[in-house]
Formats: sequence, C-alpha cells, structure tokens
Amino acid sequence: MRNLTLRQIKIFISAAKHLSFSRAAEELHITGSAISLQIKDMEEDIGIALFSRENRKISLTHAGAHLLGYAIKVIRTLDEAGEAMESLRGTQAGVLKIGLVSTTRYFLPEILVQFKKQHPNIQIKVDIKNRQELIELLRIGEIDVAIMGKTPKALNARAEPFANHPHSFIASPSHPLSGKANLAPEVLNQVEMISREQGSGTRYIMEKFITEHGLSPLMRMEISGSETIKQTVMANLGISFVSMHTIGQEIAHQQIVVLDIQHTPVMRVWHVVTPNKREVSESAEAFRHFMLEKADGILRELFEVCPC
Amino acid sequence: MRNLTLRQIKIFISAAKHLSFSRAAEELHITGSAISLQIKDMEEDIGIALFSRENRKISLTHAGAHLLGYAIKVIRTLDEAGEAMESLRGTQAGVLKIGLVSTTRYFLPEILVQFKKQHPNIQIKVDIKNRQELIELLRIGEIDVAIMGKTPKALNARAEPFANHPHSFIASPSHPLSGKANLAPEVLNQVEMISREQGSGTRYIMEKFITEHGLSPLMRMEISGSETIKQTVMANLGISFVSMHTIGQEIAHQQIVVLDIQHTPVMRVWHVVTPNKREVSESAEAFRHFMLEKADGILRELFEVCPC
DNA sequence: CCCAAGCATAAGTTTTACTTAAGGTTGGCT
DNA sequence: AGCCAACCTTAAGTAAAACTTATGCTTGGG
Repeated sequence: MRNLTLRQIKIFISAAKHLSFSRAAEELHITGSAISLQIKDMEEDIGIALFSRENRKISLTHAGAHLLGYAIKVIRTLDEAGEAMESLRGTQAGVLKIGLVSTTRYFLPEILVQFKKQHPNIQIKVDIKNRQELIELLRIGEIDVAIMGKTPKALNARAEPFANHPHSFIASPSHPLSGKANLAPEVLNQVEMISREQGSGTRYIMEKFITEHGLSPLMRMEISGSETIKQTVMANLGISFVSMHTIGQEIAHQQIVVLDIQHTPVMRVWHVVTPNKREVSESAEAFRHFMLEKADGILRELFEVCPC
Repeated sequence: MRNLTLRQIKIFISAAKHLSFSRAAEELHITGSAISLQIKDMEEDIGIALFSRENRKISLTHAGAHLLGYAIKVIRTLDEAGEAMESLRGTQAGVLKIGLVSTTRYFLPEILVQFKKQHPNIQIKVDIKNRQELIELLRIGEIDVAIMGKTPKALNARAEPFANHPHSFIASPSHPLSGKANLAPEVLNQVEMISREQGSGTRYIMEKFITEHGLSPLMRMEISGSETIKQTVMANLGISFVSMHTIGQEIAHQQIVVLDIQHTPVMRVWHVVTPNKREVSESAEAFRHFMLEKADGILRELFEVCPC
C-alpha cells in the first residue's frame, strides 16, 4: 500500500463507479490504457485483484468493494480539507492595491466582487492607468499587482497568463456584412472602418491584422475610447475592431454583432503581473492565486457569446 | 487542492511533525530541496501558506495546523485500508505448488510458515528439484512458482529478484585462518579446500572466484551435499566455499566461522520465477507478492550474521 | 461471420519528482 | 566582533512516473 497515489485512488473510484475502464477514461479525460495500467499497478502494489475481468466487462472483487469504501473516505476528507482551506483564505486581512488597464473595466468589477466574497477582510484599492504607468507603479511598490495584456519586458516582474483575450471586427446588425458566415478578410476592403486612437493596444492589433492580410479599408474616423466607438458602430457609421471583453452587453442586447471573418477572433492573452521579489504581500498572493484559478471561468461566463 | 498528491501529504505531515524541513528530509531519505519544493507546490496549489519561515526555523500557520488534522486522517484511512486488504489476502484459498532448489531448504521453511500465517487457506505443496527440472515443471504447469538462483534463459517465464545470496569461504574456528581480518585471496594458495561436486552451482561460483584471482588451493576432497561439507569443515579437514544461507545455525553456535577474505562474500541473487502467461493462479500471485515484499526481511533476520 | 467495444501490452513521449550545486540568512561559538 | 555551520531557497540537470499512440486479443451482437 505504500506506493499508492491519490491519482490511482481517483482512477480506481471512477472505474469502480462506472464498472468500466472506458467510462472512467472518458470521465478523467485520459486514455483507456492509462486506466488499465494504473489499476494494474494498484493491484500489484496491494497484492490482490480489485477488479475481475470477465469478457467485455469488469466487476469489483470482494477486496475491490472493500477498498472503494476507504477510497471514498480519503477523497471526502480531502474535499473537507479543501473547504476548510478555502474558508481560511477568507480570514486573511490586508490592503490590496491593484493596477488595471482601462479595458479591464468591463469584467474586472465582477471578478473583484467574487474575490471579495472569498476574502471579505481584504481591502481593495484600484488604479486605472496605461500599461507603462502600471509597470512603473509596480516597480516602486505603489501597487501590489497589475492586470494587463502585453507582458512587461523588464524581468523583475512575473507575468502569468490567466485568460485568452479575443479581438474581432464588429458592426451594427443592419450593416451589410452582418450575419454572413465565414467571410474572407478581403471583404474589409473599401469598407468604412472606425479605428481607435494611435497608441492604443487595440489599434496596434488591428493594424497588424490589416497589414498581414494586405487589406485597405477606408479609415475615415479615429475615435478615442471604446464607449464612443461602440456608439458610433451602433449608429451604423462603420465597422470597428475591439476587444470582445468590451462588448458583452451590446452583444447580449443585439445592438452589435461580431463579424464572422476568417482568422478572427485575433487572440491575445491577459496576464496577472506581480513584482518578482521575495516579499509579495499575502493579499497580493491571494489575488494572484484567485485570478489564475477563477478568472478564466468568470470571463467565459460573462462573455459566453464569444467563441474562445 | 486538485493537484495535491499523497506524497506531498506525507511530506507535509513529516515536516509538520518535526517542525523542520531538514528533519523531514532525513526521515523520508530525500534531500531538503525536495521537501522545500514539494511544500512550496502544496502552498501554491492550496493558495495559502502552510508554514511561516522565520529565520532558521519554521512553524505551522493557522491554515497549516488545520490541514495537518485532515492530512493525518487521510493517512490513517489509508492505513486502515491497508490492513483490511492484508486480511482479505488471507481469505484467499487454493492450492499452491512451489518448486525449490535444494539450497533453499535452510530458509524456505521459515518463509512458508509466515506465508501460511497470512494466507491460512492456501494449501502448499513443495517439490525439491534441481534448476533444470524446475524450469521444465514450470513449463508444463506442474508447479505454479519456483525459487532459484540463476534465472532461466527461456523468456516465457518472469524471474524477479527478491534477495541477495552471499557465498563465502568457511572454516573451523580452530583453523589457522580463522579470526584473521581482511585476508588477501592469496592466503588460499596451498590451503586444503573441500569442494562441492561438479555441476553444483556453488562449485561453479567458487571456481570462478579461484580463477579470477589466479589462486591454487589444494583441492583434495570433493563432497556432494552441503550437510556433509559442513561436517567435514567442522572436523577441520579443510576450508570450503558455501552459500551463507546454508550455515545460519553453525555460525550462531560458533561451530563454523566465515573467513574474512577480500572480495567476499561473492554476491548472487535469489529469484521468484513464475510462468509468463496470462493466467497465474491467485495463490501463486499471492506467493510471488509475498516473496517480493517480505522474503528479503525474513532472510536478513535469519542470517543477520552475514554482512549483506 | 464479421465488426465494434472493451481491456491488455509495448514502445515512445511528456511531466513530475528528485538530486546536485550554489546562494542567502542568522544564531551561536570563540 | 567575525566566522562557521545549520537551515531554507532556487536553478538546472537527471531519473522516474504517468500518459499516449499504436497494436493485439477476445467476445457479444448485428
């Protein structure tokens, strides 16, 4: 019994539950061979058969049935431990200073609400700045953690990706391209395009896309701020290119549609950035952990309209 | 908590028990780095610090102390499971036919007694034959499992080592070489040597030793059977070369001494051999498992005089 | 009667666990 | 004070474990 692993116990429980190695393999998202090998190892280690293999199906041996009880108890204990730990995380107190780039304002509030639920005693302060300013604030210790897209080159920070960040072309539902499937990028030629101001990250990504596909849309309007852009698109004054994380509401209300253009959405990545020095505050650590663990799920829920 | 491993739990318990990573490392026979890394992984996975590191010592955090309780419960549950499995092994019934080479008769009885204790319902039949005969009996299914030294070349059997098998030169306590420490092999030149009969495995090993060291002892007597050899050595008619597993009693009673000659004991290995086909009887499987698990310990206890 | 479903096994690959080596910090010894 | 030794950490390389892909074998069901 000495070499038993938790993994094997979980595999055993799954196989016992379904009385099938194949079903267990599906449940655990691994191949049948892996199940077969692990169960074999277990039986070898324990010194007694757990399943009897008869023809095309398996059944628990007497020993296997006994073991199952203990196995479930182990897992249940661990689940209880997990809950206990989770509630302990909630007792942590402290001040947490977070720096954000402006695009995050469409989803970060929801994330903060949920974080606050788990850590009611952590007091949160938020700064909205551009990327360069955030990096500086991190460096001087003015903020504990930052959320941004492109990672800072400076190596004295650690940036960890926590979610995809899709960008696409959007239009009014009454725009001619709206609703058409699988459009070639070339449909954008000669189309009225509204673009973000020079220097914006989104503008940069859009220009890259246009250049890479050799396109020439009509760039007549340049607008600062994504809210204004959306208004302009809704007024059907042209199409635009935005982060999908800025248009959840408008999509849901069918005020804006995402154009189905090949090679979109263009995928970028969100990062949590923390200073790389030894001492990161407990609350920053908790936030970082929360983001890596939960943020992707929250984003998917908020923006389930987007195909990521 | 999803990626926690049993190994980590054990490491955590050990570290918590000693309140020291170094002590835990000693207890688990691994390096301090391994402990440090695993604990770090755990903390990362759980999302909360388990130990607080202050200067030269560590202490459990609140969370760590809580977790310890759960961790101990998990291990205790597994121990109970282990006991349950062990007792279930004892309920197995069946007939087990074991084939042995003759040298095993000095220790195999003790092993069988202990096996019988764990598996009271398995009926045991023993055949003592030479190596070649055993291989044939295995092939035709006349025996379920065999114990031998040299493994059969035939690949349709699986041979697994379970213990070392030391051989040394022995003499009467009143022999001139007796009691001398760290003798060069050359002291055997011109010494009266009693050897086993041609064809014996022990004889083969002895001749190899003599040839490899270019020795020329006086080979005047050739005797079949290790009992007679021992009698002759005790009568101080010469020295001989035997398996240490044949002389436990005589050493304990100081009727025979092992000569302290460089490059001895010559080490061979004992194997459990089972047919390599799919169907091995439950009882043979149980015996094989018992041998691999316990036989080495039993042998060490029986022959603790020998320096292996 | 053959095919698809199901488990077993072999060989190769990826991931994880551990070691070796080196660094930093600090309490204790002289 | 000043140095050493004990102790934890980190990085990089290695050994071991887990998993996959590919293949085989057996059998219930169309």
